[in-house]
Amino acid sequence: MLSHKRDHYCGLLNESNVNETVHLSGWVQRTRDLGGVVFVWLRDREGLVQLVFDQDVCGAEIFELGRGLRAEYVVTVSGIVKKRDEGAINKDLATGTIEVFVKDAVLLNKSETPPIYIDDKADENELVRLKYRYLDLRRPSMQQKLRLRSRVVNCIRRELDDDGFTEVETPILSKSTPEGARDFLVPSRLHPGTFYALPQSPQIYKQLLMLAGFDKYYQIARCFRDEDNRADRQPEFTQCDIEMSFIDEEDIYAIVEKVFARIFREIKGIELQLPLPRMPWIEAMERFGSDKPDTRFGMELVNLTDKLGRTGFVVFDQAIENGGRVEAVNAKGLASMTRKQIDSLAEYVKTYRAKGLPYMTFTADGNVKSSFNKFMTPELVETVRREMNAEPGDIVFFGADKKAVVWQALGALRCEIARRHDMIDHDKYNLFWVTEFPLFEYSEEEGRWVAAHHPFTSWYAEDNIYLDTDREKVRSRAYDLVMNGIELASGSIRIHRADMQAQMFDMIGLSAEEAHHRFGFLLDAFKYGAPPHGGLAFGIDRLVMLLTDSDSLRDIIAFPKANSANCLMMETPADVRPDQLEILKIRVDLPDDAE
RNA sequence: GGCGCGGUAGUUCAGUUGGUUAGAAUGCCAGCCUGUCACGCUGGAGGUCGAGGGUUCGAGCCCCUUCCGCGUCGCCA
Repeated sequence: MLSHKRDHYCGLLNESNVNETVHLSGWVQRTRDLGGVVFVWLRDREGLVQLVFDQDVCGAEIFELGRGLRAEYVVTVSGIVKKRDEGAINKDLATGTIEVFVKDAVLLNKSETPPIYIDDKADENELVRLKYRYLDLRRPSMQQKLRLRSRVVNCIRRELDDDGFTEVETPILSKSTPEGARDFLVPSRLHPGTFYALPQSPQIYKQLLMLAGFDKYYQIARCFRDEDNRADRQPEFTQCDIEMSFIDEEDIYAIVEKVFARIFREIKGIELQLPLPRMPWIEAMERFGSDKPDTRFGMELVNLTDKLGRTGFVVFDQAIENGGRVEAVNAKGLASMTRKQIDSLAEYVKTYRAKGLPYMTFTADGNVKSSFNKFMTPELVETVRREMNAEPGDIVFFGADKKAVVWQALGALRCEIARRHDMIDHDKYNLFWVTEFPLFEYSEEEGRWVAAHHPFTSWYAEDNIYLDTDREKVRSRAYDLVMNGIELASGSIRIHRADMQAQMFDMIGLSAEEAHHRFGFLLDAFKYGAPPHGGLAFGIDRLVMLLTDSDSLRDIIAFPKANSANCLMMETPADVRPDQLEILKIRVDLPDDAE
């Protein structure tokens, strides 16, 4: 009987195989039974090829087998490759100029009628796709995405290996850290009442590896964060984690740029222009209202606070009185926007805490209208026209509020307008560094300064003068790599001296006792000759998402979680047996309305 | 935790003002068919309208509660 071991892939057969006897194995994609002849598309990881079951060629028994084939049956066949007649060529099929006349076949396995059709054109609800993920993954697009992902990781490893890096694995069972995201906890059996935490990143381990003298470290590291998800956020994700000693920012930029250049060259055939551009954080915020600006289109923010002064328009005046500002973006050529479209944008910015969306329209016939006509003096119109470079056909949108709200709302608005009006060049890859992030952020809810990046981040010595007086101005030695409006990588030069680290903990209100409890080992380690060091981590999931033009991380992770961090296929998380909890000395105490 | 969209046949969806037995396409099953390629033709099966409660003579449709999916704000050092 025919073995299931094939000698060719279906999708790779071509005219050079004509008249060869080939042995194929795969899944039935579709059958067309014409009575006297049966055509079957056979699929494997490389694609489809048409099989022909002809009684004169294969005999009655195999012909009956062919007639009985259904979608997703697993078969192995041997047969002769034949060139198709001119009129029988299928231009839509990569193997469409040939077909395989089956001589022998074995049905290896049947399949129930699948709940989803294995085809890129199908658009099932994601609920069904995720429940039957193993079927969803059979789709050509999913196969291609996961294979591209594998090639990206391979690229990273080769580049870093070439540059003398050592890959070191760090623990998954780790320790809970203050600041930052919520931890996933793992109860300890041997030490009841205590917990491991899954790492949010290998941050501390890699710093200790620098202390240990490993010099150039990397790891393809799984990281965990117990926060709410998004299309581009999963509870577990993969980072390429990098750390180096006796270096400064320039060395980090250089190695990361080499890695990215290699990825773009090998995966996309694109030569990146190196070195990559850089933009200080404050410039990114002032021009684009975002620390990860999408620079594939313009519509930059313009600060009109001083230019406008008092207008009598209470929305503007009040913002300025409260220490805020008035800024605007010019949506070029979109003056013909309907009232409904404008209202929809106003709704959109409200989600970013903007209270409204004043606008001024410069109509094609030279008139000027606005949502605050009453206060529109000729001087005001002229100021806006000049500062915004407004021409007939443009519409200018305003934001008036505290700085942070204006930046966030208008920053999001310009992206949303660009999306809705198709202003984005999807062939562009705008990769650049954002540098000099603020070291601190004031947390309103906690009523204290917190580390904007993480509390191991170093800062520029010349900003020491602001530490006590004007903390917002202290620039950290942190940097992000940004592409097309998405943060791809994030890193910093670290603190490597125990006294500076203690000062940092003190400044963010972490008591000496608490710091010692949480990070005593790190402070101790710093006493034994920590080298100057720094590094960065970049999200492999997001990078692959961009490289494959996917809308969601779920498309480039084999077995992703749904929005509520659950797996629809395995139905995780799940309850456990009472005796498992007993061993851990854990009692579950759900509120009454649960269960 | 908030907001928005969605849940009707295996799948993708329609379902009018609350009114007869809930439809279409595709898929599935059976039959016919020797050049199809989304084959075609004929026939057939297939429904907890997400779940629970309420209003009503009558609910897929209205009201309340709840579950699930997607997006998003908060959150994510």
